[in-house]
Amino acid sequence: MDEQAPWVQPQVDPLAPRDDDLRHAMELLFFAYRDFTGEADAVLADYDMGRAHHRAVYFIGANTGISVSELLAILKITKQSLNRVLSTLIDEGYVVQETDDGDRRRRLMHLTPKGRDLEQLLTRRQSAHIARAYRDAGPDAVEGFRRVLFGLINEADRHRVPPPGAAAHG
Amino acid sequence: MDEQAPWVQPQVDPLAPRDDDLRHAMELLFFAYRDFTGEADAVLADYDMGRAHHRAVYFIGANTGISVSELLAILKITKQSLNRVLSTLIDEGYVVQETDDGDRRRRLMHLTPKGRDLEQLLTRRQSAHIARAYRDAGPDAVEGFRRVLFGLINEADRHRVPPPGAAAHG
DNA sequence: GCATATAAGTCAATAACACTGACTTATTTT
DNA sequence: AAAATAAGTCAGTGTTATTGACTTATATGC
Repeated sequence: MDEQAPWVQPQVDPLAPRDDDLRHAMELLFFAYRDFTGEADAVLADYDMGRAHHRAVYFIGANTGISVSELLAILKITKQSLNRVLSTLIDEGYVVQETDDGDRRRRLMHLTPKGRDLEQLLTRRQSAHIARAYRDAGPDAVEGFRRVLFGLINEADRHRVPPPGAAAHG
Repeated sequence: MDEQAPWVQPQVDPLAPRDDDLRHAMELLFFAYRDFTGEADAVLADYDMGRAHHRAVYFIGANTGISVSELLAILKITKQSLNRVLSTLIDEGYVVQETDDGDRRRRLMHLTPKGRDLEQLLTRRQSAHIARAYRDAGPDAVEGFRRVLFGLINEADRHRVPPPGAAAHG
């Protein structure tokens, strides 16, 4: 990371990000995501669960009444991959499914109180992790962080998060 | 994501990030990282490789002469997990190891021209992805993005990336 | 020189998480 | 009635990761 590779050519367009700026971004993303996700791992291990369980519990909690296919669209995994995780969560009483009145093919899911407790337990460490980074960086940096991350999300999925500027931060 | 859960209590400290701001951050990280890493997957499949190969090739390319244990410290995986990936990369001529003159226990690694080509092929899509987000967000947002992500990295590993403010962006 | 520590590599067994493809059932839509 | 959709299931597979034990080579401290 300390080396400046001698073959890196300067970009023609002076407004375009430089090659090493982009590499810097990739490394930041890698290390930050690695350490962010690592926060919940110890708790998950106590429950004999993995990150897939956490993601499912999180997004069911954040989208009460979500259907199976909507959850699949968020996680971008296959039905089979989700099913193993979801079966466990339902069997152990973290998640319940109820048939949709309007369309009886659909199974709408929500967390039980037990599931809510687990979700909060898992999220607490990650919240503290992010809150510290937010405080250290300051509100203007937070807005920039949001803008760039929003731009990294595929356009088809940007509707799933609030657009930059919409979130209150004061 | 559209719901405001009625039980969310306002924070006592008005400077502390709000609970839903922190959830927003987690979702941004999840979606952005998911789509960022997804960029290289199609290329990797053509080479019968996975993300672990990409990570190894990337960090060997970015740290020419890195030792095995240094690479393990960056990736935070076990020696066994790395070994399978590394063996493939060495067997197929993407990476070479050379004994360190100063300490003959150490095996210093670097990419071959073939490895450099692969690394650039994999990185190209991700670079374009990030460059677009950087351009859309603007230079001030980029600086904020860097500051927050830097703060998300465990303190023990922050020396692996340039600190905020050190990177040129103009 | 000898004991200890370190760097790397290897073996065996296991698990989490993901995949493909095919198929069934129930329900809704056309 | 036919087609489409939502959910669930089955069998088989692959990548990435784990733990624990072990070997080999080399370096370092005393």
